[in-house]
Amino acid sequence: MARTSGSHAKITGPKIQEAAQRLFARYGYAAVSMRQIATEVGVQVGALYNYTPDKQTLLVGLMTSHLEDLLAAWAQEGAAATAAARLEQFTRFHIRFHKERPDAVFIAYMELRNLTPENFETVEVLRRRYEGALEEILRSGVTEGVFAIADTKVATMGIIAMLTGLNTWFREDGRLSFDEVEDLYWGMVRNSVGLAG
Amino acid sequence: MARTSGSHAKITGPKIQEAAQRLFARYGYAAVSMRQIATEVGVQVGALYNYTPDKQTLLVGLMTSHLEDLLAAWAQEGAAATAAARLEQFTRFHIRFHKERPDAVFIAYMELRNLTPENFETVEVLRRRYEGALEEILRSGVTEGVFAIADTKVATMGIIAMLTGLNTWFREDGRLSFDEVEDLYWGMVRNSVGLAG
DNA sequence: TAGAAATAAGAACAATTGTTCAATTCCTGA
DNA sequence: TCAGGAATTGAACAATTGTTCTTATTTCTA
Repeated sequence: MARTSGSHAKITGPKIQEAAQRLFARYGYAAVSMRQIATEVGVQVGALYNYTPDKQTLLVGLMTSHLEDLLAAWAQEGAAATAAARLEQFTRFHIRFHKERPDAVFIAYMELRNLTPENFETVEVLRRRYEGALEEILRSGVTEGVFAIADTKVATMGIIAMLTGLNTWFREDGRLSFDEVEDLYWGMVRNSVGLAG
Repeated sequence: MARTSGSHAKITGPKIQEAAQRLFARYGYAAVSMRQIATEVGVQVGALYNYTPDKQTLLVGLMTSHLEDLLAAWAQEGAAATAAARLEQFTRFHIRFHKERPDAVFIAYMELRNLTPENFETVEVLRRRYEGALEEILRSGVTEGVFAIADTKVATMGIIAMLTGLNTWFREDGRLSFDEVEDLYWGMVRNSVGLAG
């Protein structure tokens, strides 16, 4: 029977994912060798292959689990009553969730080109599902007559790009606190859908 | 004396840059070998080193020339009279310029981590200069009293991220024409700074 | 047209790549 | 306590990496 406690596997497995995530984000998937990952974990190269069939699977695993975490976390937020409230909820949720996982976010956006077509499609389905959540909010706001949006699909892409872009420049020791920036971004999103302050 | 015409160098040099740009954008800097570039150009590996001291210089050259082109092209646009007009001008300029150079844009954003610290700083100076152009517009609009912006630096980053994000999803054969999308993006930018339609 | 410079070819270098595999160590359930 | 499977090691594989260098070919200038 498989060992269920005291085994190093319970420790090594997650350690490999964490090391791969950190290294892929810092240097890029193609630039990181399996030996670098092994060294980071404190293990020899061969041992990695008890946990992943190959390097590509390691990458796609990081991406899908990130996106699944994202969808699960959003699903757990109870839907607010009005479209305006849901948009604020989505904005703040998105910013906070992404801020906590810069490496995973970076990989999920930057390493798409290193995926096989099938793996790419798997990841894209998850991403589109998340985008769909925002678009649904925008559409309901238009229906309610509170949002002035010419095209909800385009607005979805614009808003998500704006929000995710925060990760590229925000620094904890910068001029503004994260809470201040969060408020500023919500203000921009609110404006962009024509919502009165 | 150096040959000034009839030389293959006049052809090979640009060809190397084009091949590198195309391949780096598609597969990533680290994933592309000098031999792949040479093959694309129709030349042997060794010949590349008559045009670049190393692979890294090839990369940083693509980035800086892209950003210098961007700054030069923006400088050539005559400044419109009002802040609102200049913001529209910037928005449409940015979208069009970036749409024409997807590979260069992709590289300039994705391969920053593969730069040495000095090269990184060189590139960042250029990028900040471009961001400064937008921020100046936003500040003058606040001064004129026509923009409602809480923080011009944050708004600058938000707007640029939104606009640049267009490159990740727009397809020529999609639901909307480029001109339509351009108008939609200008509408979102106009809203986001609190400008009346 | 000769000489010089520019350009290219093609082999060579040591280092590193992802992956495999037999041997070994370790731990657990009985 | 011991058998057996899980986990790991460490060496090995062929392929590929960026770069250098010598040699050969082109092409311009004088």
